[in-house]
Amino acid sequence: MSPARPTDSLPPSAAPPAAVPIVASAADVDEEGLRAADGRVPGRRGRATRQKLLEQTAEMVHSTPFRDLKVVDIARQAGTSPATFYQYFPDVEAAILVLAEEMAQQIPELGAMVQTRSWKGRAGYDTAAALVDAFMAFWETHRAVLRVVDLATAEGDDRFRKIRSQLLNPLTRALADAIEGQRATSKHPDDLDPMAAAGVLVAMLANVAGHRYGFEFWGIRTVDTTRSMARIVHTTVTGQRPPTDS
Amino acid sequence: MSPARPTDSLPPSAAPPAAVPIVASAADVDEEGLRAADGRVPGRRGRATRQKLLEQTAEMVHSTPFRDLKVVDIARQAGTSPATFYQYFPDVEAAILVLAEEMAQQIPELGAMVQTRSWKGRAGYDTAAALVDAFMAFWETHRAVLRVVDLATAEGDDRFRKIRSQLLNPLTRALADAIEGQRATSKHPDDLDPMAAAGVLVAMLANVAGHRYGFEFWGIRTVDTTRSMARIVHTTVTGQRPPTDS
DNA sequence: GTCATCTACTGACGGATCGTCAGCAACTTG
DNA sequence: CAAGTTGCTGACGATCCGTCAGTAGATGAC
Repeated sequence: MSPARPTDSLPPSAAPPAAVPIVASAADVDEEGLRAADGRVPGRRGRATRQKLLEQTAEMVHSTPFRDLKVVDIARQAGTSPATFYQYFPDVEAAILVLAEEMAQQIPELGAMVQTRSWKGRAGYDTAAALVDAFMAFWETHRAVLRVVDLATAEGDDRFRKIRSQLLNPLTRALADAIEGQRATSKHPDDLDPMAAAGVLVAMLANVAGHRYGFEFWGIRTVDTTRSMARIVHTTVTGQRPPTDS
Repeated sequence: MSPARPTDSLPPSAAPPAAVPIVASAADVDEEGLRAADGRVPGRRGRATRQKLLEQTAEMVHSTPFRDLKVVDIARQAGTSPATFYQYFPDVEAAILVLAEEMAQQIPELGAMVQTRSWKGRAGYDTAAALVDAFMAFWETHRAVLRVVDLATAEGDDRFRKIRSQLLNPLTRALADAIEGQRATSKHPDDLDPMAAAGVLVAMLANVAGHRYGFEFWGIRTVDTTRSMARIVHTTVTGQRPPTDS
């Protein structure tokens, strides 16, 4: 490990290469843009290289087990060198983190679906089913990155734990709101905690989506799985039994 | 993912409630005992050393992030050398795998609970609640090893994927049987697939148990979480709303 | 065009970890 | 105690990581 560095604000870049103060600011993203490892602001060419590296990472994360992702491979495949990679990202995780952040921005749509759509009667079940489908589709689209998120979170990487929260929380809160909103019209037990119920639902969705292929391996059809989840979501949110014919 | 598998469609569990025999035929376990890396059969002293190594692994897996578990540390801490470790285990995972297998033998109790207890009326809810509690307790007791199992499975390690199945399958099948058994007395929809529903329930239990700490971090009480899950389990198995007062 | 001064890139290296193997130590047996 | 078997480990080659000094490329002034 490197010794602790004095966190110093970057002086104008006019210093000779003799004593280069390496300032690794909290994130590598500045107010207005990003910084390379040496603190300089990348220009056109630099950003193009960074982007190329990102795309290559995105591609290789699909085809390679996470633990086998080597910086060397990504860099070489992108037509550059490992040292260049480290110019823009402290490690492979950091690159994937950027991909995860881009992905996270698409999540609120799911929450909106929960808030916008009706939860009454038959339409309520349709909402539940649509949510489950959308969730599964989302997970499928981003499965490579999401697997790394799960993995890194389980390994205790706080950067990914944070992203995971950003991902799942909007949906959890939306569901909790929906449940709370049903307190009036439906008869939920008094001791029901909406956030707990919502969290459980999201945990279910996330784990099933993540192990989708495990289910299929056991001969369980995805249709049946999603239908089961839709019913559970519907019942948990509304407190009503789902319509029987569907 | 994996190439298309011959999906031998699981016959709708008309199978008898036969107990699942746990055949723990791992690679390094012979018909009569174990073999060291060089093929020799360990004697008294050798097995003692192996055991010591195992215990040390079990201890360190609790205190150290999985990825930071070094063979050197385990070996030195156990008062021996890295080379000796490799005499008995091909890698750290292999040692943990043994721990996981020991753990897996305790699981059928949960399945038995599902099969033995009543699912009718109030007692049915109690069964669900007891199952959830037992599951959470099990996960808590073995959380260190289970986290590695989840982790290694996510990383694509087949040895652990297998163990994970051995762990979750008995319970899933037991739940599926219970659901199937309710077809007569209760009014489940015709298109309900018991295995799918059971799989969803187990996925929910596993993920919530695994992220228990995360729930608490968000201020969600474990009591509320378990109650939510108990209700979901009860409703999914019986098709009935749970008793309101509880 | 050439020089000055940036930015961008990389070969090469020190450090760390992994898993192996030849050989020494300890124990058992006759 | 000599021979044979089992158990242990120091030392080593191989591999991967992240850094840094220094080269190459771009840009702009004159």
